[in-house]
Amino acid sequence: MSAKAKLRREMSAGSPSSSSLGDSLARQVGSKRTTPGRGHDPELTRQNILAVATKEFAEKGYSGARVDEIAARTNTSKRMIYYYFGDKEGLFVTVLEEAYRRIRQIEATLDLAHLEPEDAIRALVGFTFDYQNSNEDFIRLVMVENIHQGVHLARSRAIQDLNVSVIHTLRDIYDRGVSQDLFRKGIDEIDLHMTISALCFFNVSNRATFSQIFKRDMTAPEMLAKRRETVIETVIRYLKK
Amino acid sequence: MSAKAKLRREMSAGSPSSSSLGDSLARQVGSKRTTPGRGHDPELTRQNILAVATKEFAEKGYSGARVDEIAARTNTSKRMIYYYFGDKEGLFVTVLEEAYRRIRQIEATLDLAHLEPEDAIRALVGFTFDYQNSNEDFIRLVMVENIHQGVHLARSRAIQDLNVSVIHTLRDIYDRGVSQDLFRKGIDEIDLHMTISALCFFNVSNRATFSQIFKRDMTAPEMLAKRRETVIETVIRYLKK
DNA sequence: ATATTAATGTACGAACTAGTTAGTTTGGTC
DNA sequence: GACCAAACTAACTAGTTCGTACATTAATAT
Repeated sequence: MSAKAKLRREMSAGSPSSSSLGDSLARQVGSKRTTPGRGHDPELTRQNILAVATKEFAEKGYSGARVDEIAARTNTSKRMIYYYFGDKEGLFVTVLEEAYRRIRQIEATLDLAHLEPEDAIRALVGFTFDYQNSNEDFIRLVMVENIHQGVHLARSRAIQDLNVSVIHTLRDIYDRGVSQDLFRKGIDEIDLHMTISALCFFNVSNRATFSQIFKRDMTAPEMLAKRRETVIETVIRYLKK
Repeated sequence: MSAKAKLRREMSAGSPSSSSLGDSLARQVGSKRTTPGRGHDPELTRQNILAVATKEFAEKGYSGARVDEIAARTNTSKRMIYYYFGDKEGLFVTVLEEAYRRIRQIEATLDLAHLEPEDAIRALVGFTFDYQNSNEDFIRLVMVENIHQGVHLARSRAIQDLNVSVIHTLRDIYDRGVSQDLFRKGIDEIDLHMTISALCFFNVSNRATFSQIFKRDMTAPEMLAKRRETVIETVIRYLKK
């Protein structure tokens, strides 16, 4: 029996809410089966490949990632990677797309409109910090894409649309802050977004070199909490009158 | 005649101050010949390899860089890379070491002690911003090293020592600021350094994705000048009472 | 039942890639 | 001018890596 068949069996047999739900995405994706009872399950196969590929690309970069290695960790074969994604680049683009989609999707549910401007900023920055810190894969994929001059992102219309919404949210909060005479005038929202991104991103992206040079474990909870406060405080102080 | 021999000839013949000084480092390094008149010039060869390798690693990442490609762009042969640097990793470690050495060396000449605390911070942040923006290679090498979890940096005692001095400079300025009642108490200097680094680094490291998503040319002079001001202002506002 | 299409597995190959082998050139020394 | 060590080269090797040709199985429509 193939590994794929084994996975199928595990999913159809046993309790409906799988006990292995806590397992890594790479081993079993959370998506519901599109067509229960089918021997062939394209969506499951696709998701399984994507989950494994995300790990591999985030860990080793685009050039360092090996298609054979991804295939080996999959419940299916290398042939399926080429069947669904065309080539290594197509696979990477999809991985990147999905990663962006995930963060923007959660971000969209934040509902900051009902908060006071300062609290809204605190919430947004706090969320960004937390999300990026607990989703190192996303950060690393973005780093990898930047090393490659954004050539893959350029090929994906989808990603570009996704990201503009953040700016609208930010603009809304900022405008309210200005009209309440809390925030300074003349601040550009993209500039502000950049400041927030920079402060949150660096913490994860430069973990390795920074912690080695300054002997600090940047993943330690106390460290993280302190840094989180600093980042929020920095942004607030930049905005306030 | 070999390419190497050609280069030698170009350097020994002609005017003493070479007219090709403006050429890329990759084609001719600035170092003086250690042993004038020799057909073999080890230091020149070494520097030539390093200059080419710096470009290649910065451009394509560690795994994406090709030893053969580096060799081809060199005035010497692939064998010499292995002769002087052992292997690909040894070459990368040396490239990284040299890149860190360059920035810290210039940084050390800044002489901020005679400036008022606020001006000193402005000068330091301004310098960091300018240096990082005009030395994209350095930023990219650090990104590459972070993608690889800092394994190469770990092997280099030299780099780690180099970086501690920044913290002392920062501590000195900060302490003066606090005793003059200009800066808030209780700010950790490594935390402060991280904020400065984050704000300056991101501008270069995430250029590709950021500018593509938000349609901004982050290398445009006006853009750069504006961002520079924002970064300095952000740091100052974080420090001030 | 049967034809048709979608999904999948196996095995392989052409091109590439880090590193090496075996030898040559160069300038200085005795 | 014979000899030596450092600097250097061309060609090669062993292993890797992306991608594909070909065969097969499962699902769906008729």
